[in-house]
Amino acid sequence: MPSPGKVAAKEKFLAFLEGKSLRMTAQRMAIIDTVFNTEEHFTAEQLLEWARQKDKSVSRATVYRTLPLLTESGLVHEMDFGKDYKFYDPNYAEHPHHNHIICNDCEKIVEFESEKIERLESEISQKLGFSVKTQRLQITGACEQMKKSGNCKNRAIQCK
Amino acid sequence: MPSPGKVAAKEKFLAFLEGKSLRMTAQRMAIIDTVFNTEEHFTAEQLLEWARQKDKSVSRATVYRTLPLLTESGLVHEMDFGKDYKFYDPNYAEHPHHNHIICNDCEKIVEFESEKIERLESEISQKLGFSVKTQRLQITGACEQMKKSGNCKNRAIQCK
DNA sequence: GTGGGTGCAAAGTGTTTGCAAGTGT
DNA sequence: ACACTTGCAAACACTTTGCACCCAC
Repeated sequence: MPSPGKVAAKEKFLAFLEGKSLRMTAQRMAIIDTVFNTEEHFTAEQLLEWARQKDKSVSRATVYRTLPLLTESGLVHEMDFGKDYKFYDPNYAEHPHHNHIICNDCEKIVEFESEKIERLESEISQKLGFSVKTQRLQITGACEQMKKSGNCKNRAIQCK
Repeated sequence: MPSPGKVAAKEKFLAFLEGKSLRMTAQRMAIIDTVFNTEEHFTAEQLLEWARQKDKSVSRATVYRTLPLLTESGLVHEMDFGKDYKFYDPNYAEHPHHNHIICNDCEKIVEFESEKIERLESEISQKLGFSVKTQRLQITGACEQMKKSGNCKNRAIQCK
């Protein structure tokens, strides 16, 4: 049961495809349905696995060819935490200003928003003559709660 | 002519090797000399090239086997900006609290320090239940000045 | 002498791509 | 029909590793 935001995001993406005169195929639909039906962050490999549950004919190549379309549309956010693979965030359209912390042990990704940090980043970048494109706050260490419970209640806490 | 800080860093690294009962070889010395004689950030490939100017027998494998020792010692900092390759920062011992911003166009890396951001990061991480070991903020963007002049005068500006 | 170190080339890993066959519009 | 899409497998780029030889201690 996708949230209203997800349904809207999916619609936007279909419009994006249409605008580029790209076709709707069974494989693409399986991938898109998957992406806009989850709140979770995922990797290319996970997306492949999930999409294949909907349509066994989905190939790894198609997943990799569809991901750039998703990020180009602005509805999915690509994240690189210095691991071997990239993560993708399907919540970007709904919360475009959030940051991420990834736990080195369990690889859980926690979202948070901080106006202060964002303001400071912009300020400093401007002083340095940069226009910011991406930012990554990387925390290494352990998430106590996740270690104990396997789940973090503070997920997506707001830190203004 | 290495700065006093670099000379000290090299000494520390030699002590680090000694402490682990690791040997000093001509190849390692060439690599170490290179690393602690530059202020610049570099990639594995660049380090190989530079080290080979000192000792032609240095192989790519040895560079890749030495880099983990350098980062493990805490004297060199590994950075991943989402490019295909990693960057290494030899200035970490002298300025352990700095962040980086990299230009997507020219790949120049600028260092900056910000107590405020660091404080906010600690605060937020704690709220999220993380026990922080290290934290780093990595920003990518476009550098207007570098685009125009090929050089950024604001390099290493202080932003308290 | 011996255990760590080295170069080489092959293997790994996540991602991209050439190609021939398939398919939405 | 035509151009876009697909799956497959080979190609890629960076990094790691197995192995036989080498050398610092």
